[in-house]
Amino acid sequence: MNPQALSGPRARQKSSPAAGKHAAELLPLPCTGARLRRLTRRMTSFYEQRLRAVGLKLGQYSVLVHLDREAQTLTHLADQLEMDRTTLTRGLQPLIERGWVTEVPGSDARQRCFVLTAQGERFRTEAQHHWRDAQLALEAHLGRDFTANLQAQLDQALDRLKPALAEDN
Amino acid sequence: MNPQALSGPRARQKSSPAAGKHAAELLPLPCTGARLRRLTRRMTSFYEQRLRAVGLKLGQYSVLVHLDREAQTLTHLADQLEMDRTTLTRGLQPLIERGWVTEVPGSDARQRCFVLTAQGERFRTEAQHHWRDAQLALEAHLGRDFTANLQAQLDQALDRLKPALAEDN
DNA sequence: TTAAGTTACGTGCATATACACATAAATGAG
DNA sequence: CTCATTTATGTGTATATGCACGTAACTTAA
Repeated sequence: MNPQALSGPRARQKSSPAAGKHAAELLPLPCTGARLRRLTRRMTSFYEQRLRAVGLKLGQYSVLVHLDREAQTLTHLADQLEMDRTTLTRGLQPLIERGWVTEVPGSDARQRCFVLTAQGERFRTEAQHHWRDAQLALEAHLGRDFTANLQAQLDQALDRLKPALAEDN
Repeated sequence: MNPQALSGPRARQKSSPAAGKHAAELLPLPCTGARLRRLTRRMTSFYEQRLRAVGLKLGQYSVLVHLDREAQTLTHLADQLEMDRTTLTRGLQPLIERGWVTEVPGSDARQRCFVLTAQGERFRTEAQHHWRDAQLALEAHLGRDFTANLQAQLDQALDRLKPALAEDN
């Protein structure tokens, strides 16, 4: 029950009596970014527990949902998903290997265009059911209102943070 | 100005006139997890633009801040940071290589204990200044109240999501 | 048409993330 | 003391993330 019962370099208990007042402002986590990342780890884990039934990572599911039977450019897809182009390049690989996505020729020889295969379309539908279960479970767990609020906050933050990226480029 | 002016497999404009009503409920992003991940990407980028001056990734900074001159077990550190043990194992490597962290022997031959070196302590202080700039810039960008609210939301979500992990194990 | 500039992409690298296995050390029951 | 169990950690594998570079294809000005 006490996995931290060490003897040597002790398992740090922030036990020093007086410590905690002055240090408070320099202590670990008032970092918004770190907390966000921490929550992302947990939340991702939450979803992936449910998506494991269909062998999907949350990121793969997101990509799948942004695809359909109409060809889309790599860059365009990356823009939609607001993720790095090179991340997507690699992220598409497993989806292609499993036969859910195919590359089709584009008019411009430079671009790579992707579409959902018939099989991919069927699979996506199946995956969506699992995703939905996960989403509902999350809402049940956090509370419906809470989730809606969180969503709104995230969207607003996303919106306000958008200009910061284009600012210095 | 129009990077999506493609001719072949067109650049998807969600242009189909009638489409968008019925599909609304199955469309892309009402996924809380996906939005969270998206925001994390942007936010991380925001911080790392400022931390680049000291050559730190946000994750490395987080680890650094959780270390000090008292030895800590790998598992204990991972618990504090609420991250996977194996992720931390690898994440500590660069910090050790740069001389900011050292491994010290523990009473238990199984465990690996880590401490900040003198150099690491000085560096951490320097890094904290840059982190602080980033945090203040973020608050300025999002708004102070907004950031505080977001923090609170994240903390609450973190808290409510905690039991979900221990539930089925 | 040709040279310069722009665009769409790939690859190498370093880190982040976590699951499944495998192992050595410590502990506890007999 | 010995064996079964528990604990602390490492490694392999797969994916995620994004920066710096490098290249081929398209566009445009001359």
